Amino acid sequence: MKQQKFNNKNFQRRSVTIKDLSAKLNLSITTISRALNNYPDVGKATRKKIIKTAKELGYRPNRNAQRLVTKRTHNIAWVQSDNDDKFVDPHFVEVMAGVLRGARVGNYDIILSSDTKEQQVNIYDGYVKDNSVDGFIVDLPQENDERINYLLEAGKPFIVHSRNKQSEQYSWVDIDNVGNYRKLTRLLIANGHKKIAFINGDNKFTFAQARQFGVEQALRELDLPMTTVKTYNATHPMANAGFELTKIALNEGDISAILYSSAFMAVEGNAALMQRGIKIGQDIAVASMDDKLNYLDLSQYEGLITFIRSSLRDAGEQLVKSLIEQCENKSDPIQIIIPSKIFLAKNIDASLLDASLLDGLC
Amino acid sequence: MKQQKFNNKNFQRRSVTIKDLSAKLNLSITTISRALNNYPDVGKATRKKIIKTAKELGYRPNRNAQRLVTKRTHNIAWVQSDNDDKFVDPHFVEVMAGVLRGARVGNYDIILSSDTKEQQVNIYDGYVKDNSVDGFIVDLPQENDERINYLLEAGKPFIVHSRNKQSEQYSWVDIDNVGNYRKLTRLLIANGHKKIAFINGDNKFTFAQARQFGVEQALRELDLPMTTVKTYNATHPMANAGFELTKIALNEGDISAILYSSAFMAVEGNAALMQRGIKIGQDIAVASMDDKLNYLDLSQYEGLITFIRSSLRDAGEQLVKSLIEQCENKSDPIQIIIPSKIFLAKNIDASLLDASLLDGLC
DNA sequence: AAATCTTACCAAAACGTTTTAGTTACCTAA
DNA sequence: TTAGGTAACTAAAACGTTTTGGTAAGATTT
Repeated sequence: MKQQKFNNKNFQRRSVTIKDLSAKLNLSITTISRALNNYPDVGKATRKKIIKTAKELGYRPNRNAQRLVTKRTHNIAWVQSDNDDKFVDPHFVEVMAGVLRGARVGNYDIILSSDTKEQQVNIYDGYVKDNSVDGFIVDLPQENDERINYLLEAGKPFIVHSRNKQSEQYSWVDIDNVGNYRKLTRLLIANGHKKIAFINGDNKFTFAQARQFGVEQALRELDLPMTTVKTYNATHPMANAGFELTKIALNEGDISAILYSSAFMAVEGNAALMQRGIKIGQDIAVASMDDKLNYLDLSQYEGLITFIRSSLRDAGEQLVKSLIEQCENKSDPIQIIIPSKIFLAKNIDASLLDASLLDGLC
Repeated sequence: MKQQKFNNKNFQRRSVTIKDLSAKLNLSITTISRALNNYPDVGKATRKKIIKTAKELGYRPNRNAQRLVTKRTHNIAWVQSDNDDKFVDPHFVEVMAGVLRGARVGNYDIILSSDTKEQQVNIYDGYVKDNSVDGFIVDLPQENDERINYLLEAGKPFIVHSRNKQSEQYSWVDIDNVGNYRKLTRLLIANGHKKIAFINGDNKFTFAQARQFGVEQALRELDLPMTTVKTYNATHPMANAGFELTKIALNEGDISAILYSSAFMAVEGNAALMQRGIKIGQDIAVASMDDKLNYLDLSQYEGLITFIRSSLRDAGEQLVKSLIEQCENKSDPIQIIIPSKIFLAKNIDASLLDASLLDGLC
């Protein structure tokens, strides 16, 4: 064999192929392939020898050749919206961290891309038609979500983080938004609050709708008027929504408690409260859902805000795991609720707490 | 043509192939391919007809077949560390947003994955050997970075966000860390500060080393003792480093200014300052580099902290653009400095400011 | 001894493209 | 009229796998 001389700049080393192995071992390509893919019709010693030299030569099957013939890519697409700032939402990164871990474990790759307003479904359609991926992860669904509609119609495996009304038709991983906000509402009411502001997310997203529903359910159960809780929805391009909406809420009524939809909004809201000299845990009760997020320092709110937490990383990991399961075994839709845990604010008098409310739900 | 009935669950629609076009148009596969790839030896009318029916049938060339024969994947890999919390660093997401936009424009896909401590280079080697990608993006290099060493050795195109001592050998996109921290240091000193604390990042990363060097360079230029600035390095597993290091700095000396390495650390540090009743812009001067980051609300520091900002999204976009250029044209290494802009704190007396310092650098 | 089974291997087709090396028909120049 | 050129097309090979449908030889059963 002739030694080849490379100048570092432009050389591309030719990969070792199955033919190289075949030549070196004097075995057919078939046998090599079947040995490496654990077929039973390969002699024990032969298989051993093949695996050994494959490792020695650094053989890695060409994924594109494999994909071409097997029609399986071991790729999962995640298309993220580039329209607004959803993308740089720290919740997204937490989920993504879980997704990548799940993908590594399951030996899949994640193809991450961003869309534009003009071409959303086009990107999905492209991936389907050009055989780039086996399945999709869809985040932050809306009611009548065109991505979901497309994927159902196309018959491609996909899984949704969160869910909408069509949820029985597809796989999803979600939290119990309804239950958690029902619970937080009942908790605040059990503590004697009669006027509550609910600073919610953008109502176009189903998670915000579900939370709203949970709040209303609590009121219905307690036979309280819907006006007990007034909801303020962030509309998406609104920066610093927690701050702005808290200001509005404070102007509009004599509330004694605020329910937030995220820790970020709660922290932003605190700035509005401080401007009025209102102190959380002293002058007002605050509750929210949110995972513990890196780089959002909540130490100063420790024990002052009631939180229901749920691991976004776990959600991410479950998303891929279930999607892979679905891709490989063509299983029925898999639907998972990630458990949540409540962390009570210490400033809430325990005697006011209806403990029975806390059972079974979180 | 027979209508096919699908039950929504398990069907996978067969993709339209070039053969289908060939059959429908009574033209050879070759002609179809050459028409769609803009070869000149196709009749004008023929090409038009081909493009039309390709669109009608929704034909998308099978990427895996293309990749197999062309040996080009149009894929770029970004391997992110899953060891610590680098991953959920909001700076990362900003860069990623830019990367995805650049990839979309350049018609490339980003394969995002995470590694473990045990297998770093293995993942890169895998992608190289199994023909998954055309090139790599490497983030947060260290001195003598094994990923960089591997990729140089393997002769695969890659680009580094930030750079190390081998920087003339490869492509990178970076900011002028040395210049910016030299400038901030001179600015503080021009304002009469004689004892400065520098709360820097983890010194294993070259960006932190460069910033340290910039600070020292300023001191050398001004013939000041190195002890004028005392540096405190975050070591990575240290949570809330800005807070902890600020506390230590305050204990150790009578500083009148603090230089931070990120806005996050500055915000964390403010908690330590507040505990002592020290007010930024009144009792102490504070300066830092950082992009404006979503979900980090700096409104309360408006005008109180001097910032040098540089767009991380632009950096991300440049990373892919340059990498694609390199992949497609086998060009020499491309090296780009993203410009920075200074935002002076108003509490710094303009008369103390040596304006000549600001020229040319930012 | 013949028939059957089992073990260990393999040739060739297939996946869907791109690319090489043509061919054919028509046009132009001498 | 013929040689050369050009425009428009194409057959076949190649990329590197997996999979189908074998075969040959030895072991086992009848």
